[in-house]
Amino acid sequence: MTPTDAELEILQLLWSSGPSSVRAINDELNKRREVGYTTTLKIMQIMNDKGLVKRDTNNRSHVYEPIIMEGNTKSTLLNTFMHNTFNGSLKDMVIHALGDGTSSKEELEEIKQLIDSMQKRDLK
Amino acid sequence: MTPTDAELEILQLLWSSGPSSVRAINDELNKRREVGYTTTLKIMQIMNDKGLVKRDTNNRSHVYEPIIMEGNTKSTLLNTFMHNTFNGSLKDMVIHALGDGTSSKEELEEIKQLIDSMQKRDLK
DNA sequence: CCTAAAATACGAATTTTTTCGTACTTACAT
DNA sequence: ATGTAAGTACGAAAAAATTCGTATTTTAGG
Repeated sequence: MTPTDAELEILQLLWSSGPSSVRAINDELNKRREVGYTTTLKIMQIMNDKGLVKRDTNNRSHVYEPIIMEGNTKSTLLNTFMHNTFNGSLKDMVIHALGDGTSSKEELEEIKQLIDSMQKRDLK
Repeated sequence: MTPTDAELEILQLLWSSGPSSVRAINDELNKRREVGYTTTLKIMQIMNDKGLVKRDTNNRSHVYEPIIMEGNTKSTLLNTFMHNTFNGSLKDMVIHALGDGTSSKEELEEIKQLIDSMQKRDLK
C-alpha cells in the first residue's frame, strides 16, 4: 500500500532519522509548521494499522520504525505520478524538470553519468 | 491554481484534443473506466469556476477549453511532487526513474541529448 | 405544438484524508 | 500515596475530492 502525503512526510523523517517516538517526529514537523501532537500520533497509528510502519510498545513512549522500503516506495509514487502527469514518459518529465533551468552544471553532469552507467549495465 | 487528479485527467484530454464538449470528454474517459456523465460535467463546471478552463455557452452543448498552459501546469505539479517525495532533488528522482531499467536505449540517449542542449544553453 | 432525447444546474451523499478534543493510562517526583 | 506531566486510544469533526441523483432547460423532429 502506498502512503498519503501526510504519511509520506512522516516516513521521510523515519527513513532519515531511524526509529523515533511520536514526540520526536512531532517536534521535527513543528519546525516546519504547526501540527498538533495528537494529529501526528493519529497518522502514525494509522500507518501502523496499514502496515507501513511497526512499533515497539514495550516502553510507555512507543517507538515507530518504517516497514516499507524508501526506494520501493518512492519508485512506486514516481511511477504513479509520471503516469498521471506525463503519460508515463520519462523523457517528457525530464524536459519539464530541466525546463526552469535551475539545475546546476554539476547536477546535469551527474545525471548524464547516471544514464551512462545505466546504458553500460544494459549491455551486459 | 493547481488541478486535482480528476481535473488533470480531463485537462490532458482538452490539451490534446482541443476544445471539447462534456459528452466528448466523458466518452473518452469511459474508454478507460466507467464514469457517470454528470460526474464529468461537475468536474468540468468546477474547473470553470476555478478558472482552469473557460467555456463557450452559445450553443446548448457547451464547449470547454483550457486556460492554464500545459507546460506550466505540469512543471508546477512536478515541482511539488519532487519537493514532497525527493526533497527537491532532480538527481534522486532520476535515479528512481531509471531504477527499474525499463527505459529503452533510445530514450536514454534522447535524455542525454536533452541535457547536452541544456548545458549548451547555459553557456550562452 | 408537443414530446422525447440530450444538456445543464445544483444539492447532496460518499469517500478519503487530515486534524483535533477528550478520556484514559502510566510513571515519576515529591 | 498521590498529583502532575507525558503518553496512548479513539471517536468524530473538518476539509478536500469525487460521484451521482434529480430537477430543469433546451432543441430538434414529427
